[in-house]
Amino acid sequence: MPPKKRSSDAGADTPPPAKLNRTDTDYSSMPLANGSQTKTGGKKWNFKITTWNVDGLRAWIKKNGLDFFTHEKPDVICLQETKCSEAKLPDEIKHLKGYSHQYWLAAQKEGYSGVALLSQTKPVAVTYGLQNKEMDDEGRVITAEFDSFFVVTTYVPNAGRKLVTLDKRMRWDPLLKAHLQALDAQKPVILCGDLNVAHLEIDLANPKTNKKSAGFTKEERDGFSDLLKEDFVDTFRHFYPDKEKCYTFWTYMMGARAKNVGWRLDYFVVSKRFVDSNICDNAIRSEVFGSDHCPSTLFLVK
Amino acid sequence: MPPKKRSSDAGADTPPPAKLNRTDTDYSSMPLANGSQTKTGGKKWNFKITTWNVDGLRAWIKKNGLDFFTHEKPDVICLQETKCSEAKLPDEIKHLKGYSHQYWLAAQKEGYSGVALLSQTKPVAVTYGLQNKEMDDEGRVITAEFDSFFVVTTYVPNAGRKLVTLDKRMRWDPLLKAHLQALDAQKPVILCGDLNVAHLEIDLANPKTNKKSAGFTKEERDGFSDLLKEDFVDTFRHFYPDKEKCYTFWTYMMGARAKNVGWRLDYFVVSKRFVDSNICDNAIRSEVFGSDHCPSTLFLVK
DNA sequence: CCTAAGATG
DNA sequence: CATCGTAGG
Repeated sequence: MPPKKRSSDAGADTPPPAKLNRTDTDYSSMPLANGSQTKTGGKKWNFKITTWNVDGLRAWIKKNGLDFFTHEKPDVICLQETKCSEAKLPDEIKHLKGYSHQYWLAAQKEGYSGVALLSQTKPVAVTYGLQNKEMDDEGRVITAEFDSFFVVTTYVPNAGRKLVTLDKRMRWDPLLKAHLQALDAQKPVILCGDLNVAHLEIDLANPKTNKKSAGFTKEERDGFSDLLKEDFVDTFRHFYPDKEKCYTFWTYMMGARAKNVGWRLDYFVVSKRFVDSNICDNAIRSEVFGSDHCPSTLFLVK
Repeated sequence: MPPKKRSSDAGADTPPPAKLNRTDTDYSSMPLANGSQTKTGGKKWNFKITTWNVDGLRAWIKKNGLDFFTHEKPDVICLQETKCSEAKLPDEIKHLKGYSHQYWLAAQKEGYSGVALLSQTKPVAVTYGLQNKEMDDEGRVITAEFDSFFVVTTYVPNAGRKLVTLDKRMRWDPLLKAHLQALDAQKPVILCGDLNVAHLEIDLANPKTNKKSAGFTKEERDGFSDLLKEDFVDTFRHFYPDKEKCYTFWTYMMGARAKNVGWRLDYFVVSKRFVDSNICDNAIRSEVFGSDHCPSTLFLVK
């Protein structure tokens, strides 16, 4: 065995390591219920949908992520990366006041992926997945039908470090598009969730250095462009076409969030015909902590 | 895919889960430097050795485990289950004031086992392991030679859940005994560490229900009896032959420590001829938190 | 119940 | 730099 030996001289204590992950959302000074971009012929919003990639529902609850909803009070909550099978859901969310209609979809693999949709009112119908063998083991899509629209929430497959799963992602994009188009033939569609792509250079802090990074490859960006090309609109960019430095994700590494070195990965994508008539605004809640993503809320006339 | 659906009625929040693992050692009201059992012909102790299974050195440091040593001030510190390769040692311990002579032995397997010996004075010589191929990959033995005795610190292999590694443990016991006897032929020996056995019924809270549990099988107990049969003495039991409810380990589960449902697994075992002449006392520091084991200190005349 | 590493992001 | 499941205890 090697003589793993060391000697060192006496010295002083070192300070404790800094806690870098903020969990101290200040709701007291935050104006949450605006929806000021009302452009729906004078009609005011009467329905809100929030999407949030929680990066582990149990940890996010411990960081008081649920408090956001008592301030925002959305009609529908969509969550991604819950990483929690239904049996392990904390009581706090199972009994979340006002959201008695809850729909959960977990991956087969424990602690991986997973999405949820919580609603104040009961949807007309709820379905799960894309009817695709490969993708539907991974808990990535819930579709809820309401009277005048569908809400689809999704956690799109990450292309992975060194793009090891970019091929899978390229198989995913047309499957999701086909699903949305089939729904759109019936009623307007509101897609929301972590689409795992920053669409244009304006949608991430460092476009130049990330052209080969998961979330900003040409393939992924083109996939998103393809979705928007025909019948769908990225609502945030619709309302704020030139607004810079608006992100929904910041890696936990290197203090990225404090420096706003982020990516816009979380979207509402809505049927074009529904946008002008019924969508009022889309607010990115970048001041809200609890995950490496922040929530985003859509304001609409139902 | 299965329709993993659930609905629940609205309800109230639940309180946060209780923190069960105490880390709040109160040194201000603790008499640490006693050694009152002096039975060495009137000579007072002038040397202290502390042994402590830290159950993960990095977590234990974060729980202020090192503070104990600024109160106890032992001449030699022996640690077990460091679970830390030398490259990852925190600066706080590398630069621990007064302990400039440090000897570390890690397992090949990251985060597993590992022992250390820290000394205020430089030992005459230090060796590692038992010169046994099977055991010496696991970072379980350091031997330090001082002028008038050897200090051997060890983390004895656990027999495992359902005794899956009892066979390995049965191969271990004679190897350690042979090592100690070889040293004892040269100088008195002080063995300390987590011997992973409760010797007699008095040495654990629930002897009746643990006869088939790792740490209290007949095989393990006999192995320890065999060591004590000839040349070695369990110092704590030597000084306190009938003292009950004295333990050094409590499982983190089921609030065992608060109820003192423990085991005496950590020992000083000393050459018989040295005990009467030079060993003054052995104090179990059961009030000290930071691990699922507590420290134990030997008082002696060097 | 707790630690640490490994996979994943 | 976080999340989680796992092995190990």
